[in-house]
Amino acid sequence: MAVTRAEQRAATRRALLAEGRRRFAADGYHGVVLAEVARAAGVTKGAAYHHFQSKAGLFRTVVAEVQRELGERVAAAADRHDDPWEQLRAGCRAFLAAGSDPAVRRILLVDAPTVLGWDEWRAMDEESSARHLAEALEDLVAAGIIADQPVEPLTRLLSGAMNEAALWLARSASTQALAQTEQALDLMLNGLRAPAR
Amino acid sequence: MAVTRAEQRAATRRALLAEGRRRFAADGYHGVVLAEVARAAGVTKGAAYHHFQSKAGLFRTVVAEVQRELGERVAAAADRHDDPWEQLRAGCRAFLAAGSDPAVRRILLVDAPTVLGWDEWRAMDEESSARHLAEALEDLVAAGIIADQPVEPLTRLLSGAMNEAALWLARSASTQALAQTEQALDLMLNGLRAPAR
DNA sequence: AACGCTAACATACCGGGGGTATGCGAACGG
DNA sequence: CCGTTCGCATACCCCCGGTATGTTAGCGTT
Repeated sequence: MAVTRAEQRAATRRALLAEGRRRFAADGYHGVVLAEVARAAGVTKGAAYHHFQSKAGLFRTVVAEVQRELGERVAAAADRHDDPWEQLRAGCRAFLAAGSDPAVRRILLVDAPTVLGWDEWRAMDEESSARHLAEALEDLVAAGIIADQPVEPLTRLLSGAMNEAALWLARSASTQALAQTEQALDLMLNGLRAPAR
Repeated sequence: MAVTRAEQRAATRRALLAEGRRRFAADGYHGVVLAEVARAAGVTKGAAYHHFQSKAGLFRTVVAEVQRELGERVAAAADRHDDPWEQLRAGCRAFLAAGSDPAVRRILLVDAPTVLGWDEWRAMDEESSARHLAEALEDLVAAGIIADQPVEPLTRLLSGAMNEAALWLARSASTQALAQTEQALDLMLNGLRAPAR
């Protein structure tokens, strides 16, 4: 049966990405050897360098993939609400819950900033989850629900808070930790509410 | 003139630490080659492996050093105030200001979690800046100034928020960014205040 | 339908750098 | 004063990322 080149290409690319994602999540970027990823994907190093230009290139693509999925999950959770305030809360909670995914933890939160460099990581983050957060905050400012202020510092503060909290929750044995964190986050968010007029 | 062994040992150790710190801050962990650090310190790789068991070992010691200094700076800033609430604010502001130090940024905030592993990084963080934060929060809970609640989730949220904000501030060209971040942080902190009784 | 061309890999090789095993001289203790 | 040990230097290994080159099979062209 004739396998077209395009099909073959897509197949190996998918296999490399899937295997890379698994290993990056499990062993961390520097714990992964590229040749083994290729071998597990049924090809050799040459194929990996043909599709992605370097080990970091493969990692970058995996990061983009995971980030896109995370952004969609967060957006979907927010969209289940109509009230903009509840949208913000739902998005934040979805992000915290996403921390239970090892791929998100290890790849996005731990390795990505140092492997890709903080600047590139931030630029990519901006296009997915952080953008949703910034938009939600701007909606709330426009609606007069939170005080008029630049949203960028707020975005960074909240983004960092949730990144760290997600990592912590992943290690926490306590069953109440998630609920407690959500409560604490609610308190902090409430501080942003504009004083009643 | 007789140079005792203890003196010699201490001198090389200091030289390696100083040079390592410079390079780790400038080039990042993986951009640093251990042999060059040793050469710049006037010794060879052998000396480095004699004092620290590995490249990561040297890095770990540098991390501990930088973290201790940071903890002291934060504590000193807090101690200039009597009111516990102002102590918390001062500590947070000192931490944000510390982000202007490249050593803190690159070594502590970017590389340390992935090089040492998130668990070990967190354990070390716990012993310096995070501990001060947790203690300040517990004081505020005990004084009834913020609502009674577990302080650990709060600590992680705030710690993460300030880590990320410090990194962002370092890249921000805006002169107002620091002031805006401090304002936003104040809002979030105010959300924690216990409702007036 | 034969043929050159190129895409999609495989194979072979290089070099840098972390780690280690061993050597050696100079302080130290008895 | 002499053996011992400490504080390194030297020489070496080898893993792994990267590259240069070879090879086969699909594809458009006449």
